[in-house]
Amino acid sequence: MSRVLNNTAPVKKSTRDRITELINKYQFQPNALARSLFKKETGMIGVILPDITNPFFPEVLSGLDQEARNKGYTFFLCDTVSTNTNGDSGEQYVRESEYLNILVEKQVDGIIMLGGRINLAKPSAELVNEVVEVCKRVPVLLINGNLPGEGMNRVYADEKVGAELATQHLIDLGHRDIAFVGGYRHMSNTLQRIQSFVKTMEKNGLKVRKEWMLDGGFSVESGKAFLNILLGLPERPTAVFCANDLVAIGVMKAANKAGLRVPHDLSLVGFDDIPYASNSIPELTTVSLKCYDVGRNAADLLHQMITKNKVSRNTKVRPELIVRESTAPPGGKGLKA
Amino acid sequence: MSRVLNNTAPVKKSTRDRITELINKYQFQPNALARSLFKKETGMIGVILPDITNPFFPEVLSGLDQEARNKGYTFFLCDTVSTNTNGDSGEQYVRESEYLNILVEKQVDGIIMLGGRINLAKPSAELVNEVVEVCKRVPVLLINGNLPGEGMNRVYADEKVGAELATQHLIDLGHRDIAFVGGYRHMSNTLQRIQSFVKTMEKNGLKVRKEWMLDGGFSVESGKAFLNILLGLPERPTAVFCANDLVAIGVMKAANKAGLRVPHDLSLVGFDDIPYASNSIPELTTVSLKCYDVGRNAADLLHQMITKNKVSRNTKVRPELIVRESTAPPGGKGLKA
DNA sequence: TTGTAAGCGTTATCAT
DNA sequence: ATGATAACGCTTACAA
Repeated sequence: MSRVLNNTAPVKKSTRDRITELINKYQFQPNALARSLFKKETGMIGVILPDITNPFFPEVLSGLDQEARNKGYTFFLCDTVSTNTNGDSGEQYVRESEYLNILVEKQVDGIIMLGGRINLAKPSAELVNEVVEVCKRVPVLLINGNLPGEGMNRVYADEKVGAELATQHLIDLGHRDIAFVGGYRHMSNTLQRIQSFVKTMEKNGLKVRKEWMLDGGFSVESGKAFLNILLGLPERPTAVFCANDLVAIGVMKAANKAGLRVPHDLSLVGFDDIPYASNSIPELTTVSLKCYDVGRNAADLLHQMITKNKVSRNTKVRPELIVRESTAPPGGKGLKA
Repeated sequence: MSRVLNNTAPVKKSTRDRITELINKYQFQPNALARSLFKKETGMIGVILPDITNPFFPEVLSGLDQEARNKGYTFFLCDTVSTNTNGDSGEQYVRESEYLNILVEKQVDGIIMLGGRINLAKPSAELVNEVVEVCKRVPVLLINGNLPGEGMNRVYADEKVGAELATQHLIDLGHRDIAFVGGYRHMSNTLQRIQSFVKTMEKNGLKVRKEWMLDGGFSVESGKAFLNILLGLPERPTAVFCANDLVAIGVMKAANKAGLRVPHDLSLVGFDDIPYASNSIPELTTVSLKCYDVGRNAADLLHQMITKNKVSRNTKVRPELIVRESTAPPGGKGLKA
């Protein structure tokens, strides 16, 4: 019967018909567990991510799914937080560890990791080692992150280019007093954005001011807080580069509340290009990390890793500046007192 | 060895130690496939939904996950569109069918469906029957939807109460000229909202105008289009009740572009209370469908269905009006010409 | 062309 | 307390 279902051997037409009839009669459905047990392949991929509620992730999931679906893969969604706690309780990492285990026990064909420990500037040896061990058993792909030790397969957006694009855009508009707010200094992606921001400023002969460099969150709420801090300063920027779009929204809301108009009084650029960015009023100028493309690439590469078992080069995707309505030349009263 | 791993029988301490040592030495990890094959339970739940990119769904997923995680379940994410096509190609339903099959083959312990066919006002017999068949093999739970034939287990937000809350809020504010825009007339949730809207209007002695009842989309883009249609009418409403938050955002953007101020010139209420709603400027008054609660309830109920195999009553959760900044008494120039 | 049996990695049962 | 074995449902190899 296996033979007629899978066309794996020649069968006489008469028996084939007899079998198919029985299949229909009993509504037979094969047991994928048993098949996988024998075949040692499950068609399942595990995706470990920090928070499905953050609109960034559904976007890359969508790309992943789009590309992997027709290759016959199904996804385990492994959300490591889901309780809407922001901040950095180590709890997130133990969840990652749990899921790592569960996924290999479930014999997934591959694992994709986003966020969490792979964005840490200095992950503990244990955190790293755990992943290294898993890598020996099943293909692991890191999206927009990395782990020390080189061996990792990854697909990522070029943070530095992205931050440069954003910064240069502001400078080209005529801004000289630019703040950078958001993110966490203990995370590598934030660090890269900051470094690239600083470098671009200096390349243009501009000074970065320490008091205008604020970190401590990726959320709307933190964005509000950042702007309020800025407002309390004796000297204020005319533009703000936000570590991500959520923070930019927060800044925009706080600015609005303070009677400032964007972009007339204050220019804003975000990062990520989540759907929010084009839905806000005014629409947010931002850097697209091409999440969807990243997702598709990741699915493709992981598939290669699974089938060909070879480490075809890491993929880097180039971000793109999306100019919308939140940036303009300085000229309003700005944030100046 | 199974015995020491699962504490399923008494073992002498000496041998237990010997075994544990070997386990560590060889980094042994049990094969969940084999276990599931024997035990006839996989700890896997399939979630079929239309589009993970729609912020509504991550919210309920989050609730699901939160509740089901500690019960040991893992989720298959089955996105039936993921190509950002809106509109109603039947393709979505064939994807649902595919996933339904895949999930039973993979021997999931339960299936949760959201959106898609279970929101159809008149689903085809085939669409219905397919689900009925699956129900015979594995517990199926419908979230915010239904299928004709009564037997279905479901958890849902009370659409009618929600729409009544929104409508009455507008009326209490003093609005008499209220439009309803968004959704699809061929979908049952839209129909319920419309019916409840009409009923509430009539209960208050208000007339609903046919030209102010616009449907044909749940997206931001469609929201813009709806407002533009309204603007072209000889007589215009002072308030708009939108079928969901995305549409409300679209209306808000189009209003803004047309020089109208919300809520001064036009009051707006949304539906769903997705994160967008509290991030827009002005923040959106809306009806919270309590997605997160719905998700948690669903996980709980499904777990009962799986273990106790009993059909504990369907759960209905009561929506809540969230008054924010997009509604005010009529008084500006309104949409009046 | 088709029937039979071994094996995939577990767990439960039955002896020892 | 532990070792051996059947069974879960499938696929493949080998015989017939």
